[in-house]
Amino acid sequence: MRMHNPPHPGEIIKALCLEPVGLTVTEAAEGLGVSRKTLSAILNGRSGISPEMAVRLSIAFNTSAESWLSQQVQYDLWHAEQGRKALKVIKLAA
Amino acid sequence: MRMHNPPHPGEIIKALCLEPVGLTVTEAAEGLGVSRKTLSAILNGRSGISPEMAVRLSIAFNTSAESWLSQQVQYDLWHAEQGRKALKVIKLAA
DNA sequence: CATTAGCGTAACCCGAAACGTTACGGATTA
DNA sequence: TAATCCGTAACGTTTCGGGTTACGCTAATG
Repeated sequence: MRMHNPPHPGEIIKALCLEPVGLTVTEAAEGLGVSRKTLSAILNGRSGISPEMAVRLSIAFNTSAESWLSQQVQYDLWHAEQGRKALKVIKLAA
Repeated sequence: MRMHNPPHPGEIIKALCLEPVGLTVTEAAEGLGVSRKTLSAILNGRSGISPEMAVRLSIAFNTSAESWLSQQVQYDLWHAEQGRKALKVIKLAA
């Protein structure tokens, strides 16, 4: 289990995609083809990156959709691991 | 973009976890702590692997939760890429 | 042959999450 | 002051994971 709470991908988007280019949340949302609210929720960690959003990011910023989704997986998984002990699961294999 | 439709992770679960040990769907579902329907849906590609389910799999089969979720990401992403051209996205960076 | 176990899945309910629109208040800037 | 930009609350829609119940099919077994 990873030790530290990984940052939500929204922070990375803000730091790596918006700020360097001086993009406004409103401008970026329009470019991505989503509402300002949707992008704002992601940037502030209140929504995750959906597969479709990952593709949008890959087009707009010429990046890898997989890398965005992978970061989201790390984030989701870390939180799921926090509840590991609460799950009633029986070991079925060595 | 990946060329071929990646298999849904359920096929891998069936082939790598259930069949080698001779586990029935019912037994595996009980061990995982989910309903038979839920596991059946995953095995037959009608549901994805949620973060929580990935943790359950990692406990029951002593595997990596991350690997299960990564496979799910590959699968989801491939399907999301299929609709890439339908997205109205403007390039915001080189 | 009749019974049982295992399986897929349809019908129905619930809750969570992504996304949209509208609208408000606060902060910053022209 | 007026115009932007932003976060976010409130509302609705859609999708999806998950549970329960129940049905029909198939294969194995008494």
